[in-house]
Amino acid sequence: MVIKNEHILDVAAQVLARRPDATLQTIAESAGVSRTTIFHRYPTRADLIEALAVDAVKRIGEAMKPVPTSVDGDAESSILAVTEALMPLGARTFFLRLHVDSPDALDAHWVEAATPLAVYMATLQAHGRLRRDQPLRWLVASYIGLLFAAWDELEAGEVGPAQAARFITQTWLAGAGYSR
Amino acid sequence: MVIKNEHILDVAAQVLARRPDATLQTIAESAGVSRTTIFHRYPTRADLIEALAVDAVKRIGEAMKPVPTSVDGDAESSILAVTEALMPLGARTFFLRLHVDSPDALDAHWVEAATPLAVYMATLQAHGRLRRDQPLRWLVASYIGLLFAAWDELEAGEVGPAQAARFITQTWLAGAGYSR
DNA sequence: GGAAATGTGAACGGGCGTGTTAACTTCTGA
DNA sequence: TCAGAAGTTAACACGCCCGTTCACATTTCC
Repeated sequence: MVIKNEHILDVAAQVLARRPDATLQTIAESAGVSRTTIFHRYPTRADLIEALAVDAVKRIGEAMKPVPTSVDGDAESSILAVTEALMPLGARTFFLRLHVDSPDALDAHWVEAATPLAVYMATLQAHGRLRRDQPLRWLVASYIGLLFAAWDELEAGEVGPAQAARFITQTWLAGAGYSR
Repeated sequence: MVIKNEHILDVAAQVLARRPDATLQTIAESAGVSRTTIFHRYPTRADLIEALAVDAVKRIGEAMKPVPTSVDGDAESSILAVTEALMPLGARTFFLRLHVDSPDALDAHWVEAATPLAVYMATLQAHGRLRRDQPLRWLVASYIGLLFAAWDELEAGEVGPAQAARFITQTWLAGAGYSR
């Protein structure tokens, strides 16, 4: 049976998000694959990690598609759409947070991936539709913080993805002083 | 020179928060201490981790002191006071998040430590001063999420502790629909 | 059906962190 | 001042994970 890289990365992200020091053996078993097979695809542990990081950034980037470029329209539904797209990416991003070597590199990844959202928020703020007594940086950071919180709840099975996305959107918009 | 356990735990938390797989050697060096000394205090790595976990929970518990027990008075200043007390505990708590073995155990720790705050929030909500279309659990989770976000910013040197605490308080209160 | 690609299982060497011990030095306090 | 506590340096064994290889099975595709 042919094994997809996608599947390996999927499982690896899952496992590594929970246990950053998980063994390659463990990852292989979780993926129902031989350790040697992983070795064939990713000769070194670092290679696997890097592939995961790249993949995570790519997926986050894709999830950013619903972000509007103009301030016209309903911010509420836009933010909700992005958030829903981000919900399935919990494990990938937890992993990103934990495994990218230097904090700088991590920041670089996130910044790159989250730029569209940050730009949109900046525009909203510039139009006076988000509070101005907090820096843009915090508006973005708080959104990400809420994301992580929701992912925790999701993993704990306390909420479903749709509900989690709603909570994030509601809390963040109100917290950021959104006005239409 | 006599070396305080406190100092070792402090540095260990700092180092382990950044790099969960940091070597005992590294921790010892960072603390300006011999690896053997650490061994004398904490015979096993797990012992050190546990000590750190216990310590973190204790500190968080102490930081909860400003939490009111009644709904009278100004929630804004109460929450702000708690948040300010929590700000110096970033490393200890990041560590807690990353190192406690089972997620259940981690939850147990947090739940134990954060109970006073959760109880207070429940009271506010019961009095209709926080939004009721979100479960208490999310109100607590979102606060913690904002904490982590602020800690990140703090570590990045983007804000000072006082300002960070203000941001959290503002964002969370508004997000949770606080009304006086 | 058979060749080529893909996956598996077993095995091994090497590196590295941990746990542990012992002998030596420095600090502390009576 | 002196005894004992506290800390250090050095060393060793053990275990474990990783990188690597290779022979064998299985799937894929012509």
